[in-house]
Amino acid sequence: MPRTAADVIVPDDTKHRDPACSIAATLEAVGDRWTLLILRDLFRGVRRFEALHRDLGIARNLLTDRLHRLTELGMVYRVPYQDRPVRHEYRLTTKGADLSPALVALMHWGDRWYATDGPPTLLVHDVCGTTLDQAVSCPACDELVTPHHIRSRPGPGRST
Amino acid sequence: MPRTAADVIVPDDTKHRDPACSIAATLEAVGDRWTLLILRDLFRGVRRFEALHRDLGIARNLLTDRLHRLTELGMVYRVPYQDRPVRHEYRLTTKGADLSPALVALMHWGDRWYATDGPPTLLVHDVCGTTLDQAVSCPACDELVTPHHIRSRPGPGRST
DNA sequence: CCACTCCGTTTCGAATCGAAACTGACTGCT
DNA sequence: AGCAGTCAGTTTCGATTCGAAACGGAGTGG
Repeated sequence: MPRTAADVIVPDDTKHRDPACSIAATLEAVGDRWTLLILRDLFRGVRRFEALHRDLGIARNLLTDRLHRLTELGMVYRVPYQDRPVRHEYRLTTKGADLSPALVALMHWGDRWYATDGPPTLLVHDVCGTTLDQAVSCPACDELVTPHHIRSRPGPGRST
Repeated sequence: MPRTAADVIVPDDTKHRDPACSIAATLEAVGDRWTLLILRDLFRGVRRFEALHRDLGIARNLLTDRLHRLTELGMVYRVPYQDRPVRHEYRLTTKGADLSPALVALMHWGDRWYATDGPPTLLVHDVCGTTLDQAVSCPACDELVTPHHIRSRPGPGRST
């Protein structure tokens, strides 16, 4: 049960999508209906426009738009893969690849609550093939932390 | 690779967002512009309609809608907090609370790429106050796994 | 009676989306 | 050369969804 600790200090403004929240900031960048699915595909190695279009069933104009946006945000970059008609494929930058923990977490949740016959996809360690875990942990107590034991505190990034 | 299969005969939905992917399943439930922010607030202890409306700046009709939806999905339940005009607050079920790792991951990404002055919010262990970590790990190798070392495999939940 | 709070619902113009058609550069076949 | 096919977009247009504000209704407090 979260206390009222963090809530009390919140100022009255906080209009839209307050920038003082990194979740909001992230969703601002990536929180639309398609972007995370595009990133998922890029992770899986689906990198070409036509392949993404076919795999996702996304409208082409939206795909164009989202890829441009991801490029501008520095999460994706274009690499030519043929000359004659210069064509590019889309690859993840570090910033883009850095979202993988979030994709993993979303996938785990779907597995747990919607995959009645077991997970449709397993994530495994490339070197040993073992199914991977993800956890929130406390470096001091050296133990796993469940949601109930998580509190939020204002951090250095100004919460005035 | 899905052919044109899906587009042809499907009566209901399932036109896109292939159900063989738990990320897609999760985003189906929670992947709109507001739902994750609402869940974030519920986590932080913001539980009443008016409080959510004020804090998020979301339109009231949408808030109504999202809360109904979350309730139907079993992620949120209503608890009366006063009688005369019976009024309810919204709380997370286990299913809802189970999304916290995803919120944590999204927040970490925002912290890393958008919080120039440091994280606006820190997540700490309630018992010791230490800032929490989140990681993908291999139980066999007993080590942390970076995105590059993650492979996906088809799992038991059918993937044609 | 009047003002005020909380939780919604209704309304309506604006923004966004999706499907399909169209463009355009190029390859490969005959 | 002529025709078909691929890939990556762009344009168009009807349908959906959103957001802001107005409205409703149950109750409190003065």
